[in-house]
Amino acid sequence: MNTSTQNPAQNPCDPADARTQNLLLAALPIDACDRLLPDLEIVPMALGEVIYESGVKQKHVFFPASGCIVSMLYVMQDGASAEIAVVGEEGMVGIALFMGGGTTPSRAVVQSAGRAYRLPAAALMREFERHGELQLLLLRFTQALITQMSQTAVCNRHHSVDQQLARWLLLSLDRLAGSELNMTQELIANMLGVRREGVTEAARKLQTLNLIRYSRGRITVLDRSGLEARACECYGVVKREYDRLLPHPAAIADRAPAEAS
Amino acid sequence: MNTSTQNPAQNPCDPADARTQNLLLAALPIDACDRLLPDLEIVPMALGEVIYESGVKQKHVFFPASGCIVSMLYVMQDGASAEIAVVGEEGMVGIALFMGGGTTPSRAVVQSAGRAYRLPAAALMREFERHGELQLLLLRFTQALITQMSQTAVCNRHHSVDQQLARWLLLSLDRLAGSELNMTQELIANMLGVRREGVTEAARKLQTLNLIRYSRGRITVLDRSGLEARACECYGVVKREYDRLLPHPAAIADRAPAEAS
DNA sequence: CCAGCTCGGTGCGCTGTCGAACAGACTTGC
DNA sequence: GCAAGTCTGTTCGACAGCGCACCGAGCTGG
Repeated sequence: MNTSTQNPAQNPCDPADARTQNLLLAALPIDACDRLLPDLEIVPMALGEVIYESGVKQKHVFFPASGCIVSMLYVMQDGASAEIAVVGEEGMVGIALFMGGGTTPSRAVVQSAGRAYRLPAAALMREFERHGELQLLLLRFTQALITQMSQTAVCNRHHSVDQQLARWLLLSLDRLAGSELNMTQELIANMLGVRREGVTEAARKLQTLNLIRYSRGRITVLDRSGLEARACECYGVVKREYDRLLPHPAAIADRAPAEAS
Repeated sequence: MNTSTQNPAQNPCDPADARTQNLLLAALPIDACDRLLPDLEIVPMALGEVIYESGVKQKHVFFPASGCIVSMLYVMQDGASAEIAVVGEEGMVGIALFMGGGTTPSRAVVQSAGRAYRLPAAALMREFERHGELQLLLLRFTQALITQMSQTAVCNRHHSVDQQLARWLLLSLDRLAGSELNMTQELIANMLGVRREGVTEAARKLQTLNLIRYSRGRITVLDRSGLEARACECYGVVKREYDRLLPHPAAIADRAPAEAS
């Protein structure tokens, strides 16, 4: 949890923090970011909150701040669900807006509470249609997202619950500060589209291997590389594509102090 | 401009036929299409041919002509594979080009032989960066593709081989003229990422229900709506999104005669 | 017309996941 | 401190899909 208040970048009330809290916004040239800032609004993202409903037109897009994760999942007629992708500080929720469809058949749910920078659809489109850096960034992000979806499909087909849990933990971990996740096995089961017992069993194995510690909705990752070794290749494929396609936190770290001064 | 013989759509040598053989090209405004035509080239697409290899930069993009289907699939380290999406006359193969990544971790393979309109990467980008109708069409197509991938992930998670086979046959059928598919069970098994025996078993069931007829690499669909009834909701979700997002063949049928005159 | 190959059909034991039921552990609110 | 609720751990039978082995049917080329 990011609860420090000394650091100005952590102030929860200033939209200008967007420059450091979301990697897409942070990677924008200063003028583009300035054009968006007046319309950016910080909103809290509560665990379980439904950001988009299937087939419903979106009035806003969301840039999750560090530590906030949004899950895109499809809910079937019988109520069963399956996660399609997750989005954290590296991306944006609401790509259907600029892709042209306006809606998707999937639902977006907050999977890890935090904050997000909310932008009205019209403001996003205005900037997108300048065909500048924002468009390039968003398209690259979309391609990364496509890779994640593809790999989810592959993983669902071929890999065991054990492997998928490891992959999922790692994907979540990459989007969080620290090594602790706040989520029940029930929730994870819903995301993976498997039974809760299956997650219990898989988590138990990881625990006996001393890779994680689990207790009532709180997971602590003890051995990250051990977890990577147990995950299927899917995690690596997605990770490498994200690294290749998206701006790195390091690049932002270089920039942020210069702007803050 | 359209130097048509009696039946322009059937002439295999005239790139101008692109206006009727691929729905994306057909939906372009005349000026945009004219700009692309000089660079368009008709190429044969042989069954099994690998159009893109994982991680390899693309020199061309392909607009499949009616009856040609290209499969995007991921091949795992152990050789097992899983299909991520299929593309036919309604789309284009090579979206990574304009999305900005240039490559994808997946492979593109011809799943149903035919022809395609091949366009050099540079020519596509030139037109894409005019930010006109081509860009809009390609982004909408990409969103449709995203839906297909998402639904593949869901289907892989929750549905039986029976249901997936039905979905897959319908998706293929939508991209072919007529009701006959040329593909062995082995091939289908590779696409779905299941055992050949699993496909045999599922196909046998469909055959005893008089929905399809199967014989040595040739499938005839006898009862399309019966097949739809046996498929999972995934097919319907994808179909509706494609109908919603992409230009309809009917719209092209309205246009083509006007241009031919 | 036969040899060789491809493609499809079938049986069998194994494993992973499911569905359901239930017990124990921890947390929270009163 | 206790009751109620939430979360995790475990068990058991059912079953879909897997891997393997094998056969037969149909095409194809010499």
